[in-house]
Amino acid sequence: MASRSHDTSRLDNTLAVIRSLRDKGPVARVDLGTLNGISSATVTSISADLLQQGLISERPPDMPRPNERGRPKTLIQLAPEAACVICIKLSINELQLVVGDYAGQITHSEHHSIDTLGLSQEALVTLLKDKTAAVCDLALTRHRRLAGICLAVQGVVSSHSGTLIWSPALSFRNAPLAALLEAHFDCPVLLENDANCIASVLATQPAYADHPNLVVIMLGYGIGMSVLIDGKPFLGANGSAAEFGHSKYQPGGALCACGKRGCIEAYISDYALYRQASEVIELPAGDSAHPSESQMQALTQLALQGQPEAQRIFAEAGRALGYGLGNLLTLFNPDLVLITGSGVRGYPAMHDAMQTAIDEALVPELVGSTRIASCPWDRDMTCLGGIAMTLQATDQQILAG
Amino acid sequence: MASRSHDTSRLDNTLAVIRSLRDKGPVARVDLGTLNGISSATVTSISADLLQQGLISERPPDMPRPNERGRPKTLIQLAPEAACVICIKLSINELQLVVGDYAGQITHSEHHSIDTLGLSQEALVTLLKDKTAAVCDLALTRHRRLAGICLAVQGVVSSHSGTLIWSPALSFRNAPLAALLEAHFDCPVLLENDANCIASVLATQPAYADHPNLVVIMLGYGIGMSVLIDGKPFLGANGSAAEFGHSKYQPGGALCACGKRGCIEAYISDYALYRQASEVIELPAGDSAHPSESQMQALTQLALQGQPEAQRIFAEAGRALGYGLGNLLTLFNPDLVLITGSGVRGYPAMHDAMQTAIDEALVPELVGSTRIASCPWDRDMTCLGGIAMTLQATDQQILAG
DNA sequence: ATATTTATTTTAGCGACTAAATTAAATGTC
DNA sequence: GACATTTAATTTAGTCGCTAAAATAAATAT
Repeated sequence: MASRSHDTSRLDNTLAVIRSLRDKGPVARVDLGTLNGISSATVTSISADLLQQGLISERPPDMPRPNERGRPKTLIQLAPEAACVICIKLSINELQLVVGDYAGQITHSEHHSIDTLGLSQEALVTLLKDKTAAVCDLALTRHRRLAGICLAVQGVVSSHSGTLIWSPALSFRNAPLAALLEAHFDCPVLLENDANCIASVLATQPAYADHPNLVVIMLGYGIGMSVLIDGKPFLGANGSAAEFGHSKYQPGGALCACGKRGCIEAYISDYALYRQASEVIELPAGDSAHPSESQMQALTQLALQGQPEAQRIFAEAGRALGYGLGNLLTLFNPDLVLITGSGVRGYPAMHDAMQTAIDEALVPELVGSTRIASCPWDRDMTCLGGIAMTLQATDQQILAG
Repeated sequence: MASRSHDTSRLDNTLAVIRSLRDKGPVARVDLGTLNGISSATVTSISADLLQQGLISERPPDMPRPNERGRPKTLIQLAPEAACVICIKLSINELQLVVGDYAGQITHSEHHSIDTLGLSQEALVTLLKDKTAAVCDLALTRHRRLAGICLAVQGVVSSHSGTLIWSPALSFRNAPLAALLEAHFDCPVLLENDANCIASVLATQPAYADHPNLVVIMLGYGIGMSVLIDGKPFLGANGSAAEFGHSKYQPGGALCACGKRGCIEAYISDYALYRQASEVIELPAGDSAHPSESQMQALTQLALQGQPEAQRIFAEAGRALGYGLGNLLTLFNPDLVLITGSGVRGYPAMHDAMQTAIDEALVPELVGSTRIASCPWDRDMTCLGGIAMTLQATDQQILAG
């Protein structure tokens, strides 16, 4: 209801400049002006402030002179050392810690194998504190300050309250992890869903930049989803992300890790595929309830190479996926659906059945113009997104000094 | 990407003042200041402009003097005659035309019985033009200008493009109705989904004002839905509203009016209930594919009074509704779901089965704190919402003169 | 050496806001 | 009934942030 009390355009424009620099790398003042719809006089004024604060630096353009007349551009760029953020990615049996600089680039990354399901809440918090403190010490030798920490987890989180509601990687629920970490580090701690992190990265990529309403589906051990509306993650009432994996495919159907029956996840997640396959095919030994990357690789290979039982299982998964996407298109009507995650390796074996299921479920008028595509998977993407979100969230504080 | 090029706060604040006056009725300048977070000096300046344009008027407070000291407030109010909008509600076999004044109040309303399904696109457009022109002549005797026209229809519309994609009231599809009407009236024409209109009204009601993420489900001949995110209707990529009624309950299930099988609408809409009931119960004669209000009243009475077959049918509808709501909660996670529409009369007979279905489908953690409630139905509500949306959309033009 | 081109900075001025001072219009008090 | 008090609305003075235009800077072209 209440609009802002006075002109906030200086702050808005300053943040816009910082974000342009982060997205595009070094840019000249004129270009920052046209990019953000402000005069270059204003950019001069803003960049003078930022230079004085040590948040940006000037540098000559890369190319010596590509044959153009006129005064050469002076590029300005974010000073990487001005701040850093730490992103902690928590997934099943693995912890990844990454340091990002003020420009959003990864400057350090480490992986730890952890029995996440065996941890109590206290043990997890202690572990996170210790690992983070060590990384923080390292990071502060190269950066002026720690701007924020992002905990990116698979599962359902309430970002507003910083509470982890449920994660397949953990055996406890409803943990106020952000507050517990904030108590030990003198900076904001964000708790984010991993799919939202990835979606935030994809949305900035030029290939998808013209699709402001974007849905990202992550296939893997669980099924993640993120919905971006006008480029911003859609969070429900309590700040928890939309949970595509637990929308229903078959009332009373297959058992899901969440305890209910018929969830889409119970048909297309790694554990669901492996569970079905291990009943009918000879597969590498291992914990079939938590199949490893190599176990899944083996199974996927069979399906892609035409093993009939495996093909059938992946086709059924494709049907469930298509059915769920049908509901998703009906309800959200996005421009683009991107399917990614480690499970995207099996997507070719699901594709045809998926498309058939969508065609069965929807009249063409309702499908609208939504494009469905897959997208290769990179294990650092989550942390890149977490870094981007954390910087975005803390830019104003960094600016304030 | 591009932020505004310079300070737009005067326009923003002026619009905020106008909207406050429309929402709250006459308000004093001081109160407009605190309400919108601006100084009263600014309100003085803004209201002087508006007075000069004849968009507002001053008046002494209602109560002569309730025993307070100090200079009495001078209330300012929107001048009803400053402009008007026309809202045309198109539903199955009925056309309603309503005139709203600049303050958002209904000043004229008329209903016409029309065989909507028998109309060609040309016939409909001619009809709309004629009826609207007549109402417009009347309205312009009392208002300085026609600010806009809103066509509120049941069905799927693309608001951005002003195209009607599909409506149960019409036998043709993909009609650019907004453009066709705009060609004959010298004002903007909005095409809106009826559920979005209603949701916009409900969202401003004090009882629901603290639920910015609101889902409204309309039960009736068809099933409508509107999702408000931060108080604004969520439109998908092409501007068409989310279609709850055509999300799926049973793959390959009952036949829906859209031509596909298993849609929720095929279980809980008026025609679905009546179709099932007429097979097993003796019911008033009539077109069972398009049951009238009185036919539905009769059927609903049976269910509410305990007739076993009717009860069973409504309970099954409740199950389908609950199942659909489960997916909705999983995906949108709203603060509040309001169930309304003419079909809400049968809600008590659906409620228990609905609740059971939700409990079966969702783990409590995922349900979050969403409240589900029903809400009495008023046939003028759609037009009130259409008027409000049209005024909101045209306020800036009215201001420009 | 000078003209041209393009980038950046400086200057001058404008629009919009706020805080504080002033004016307006009541009620209370003695 | 005169004067103090209270609250509302307006006026005044001053600040902030932006832009357009002018000035300056730094290159290439002739």
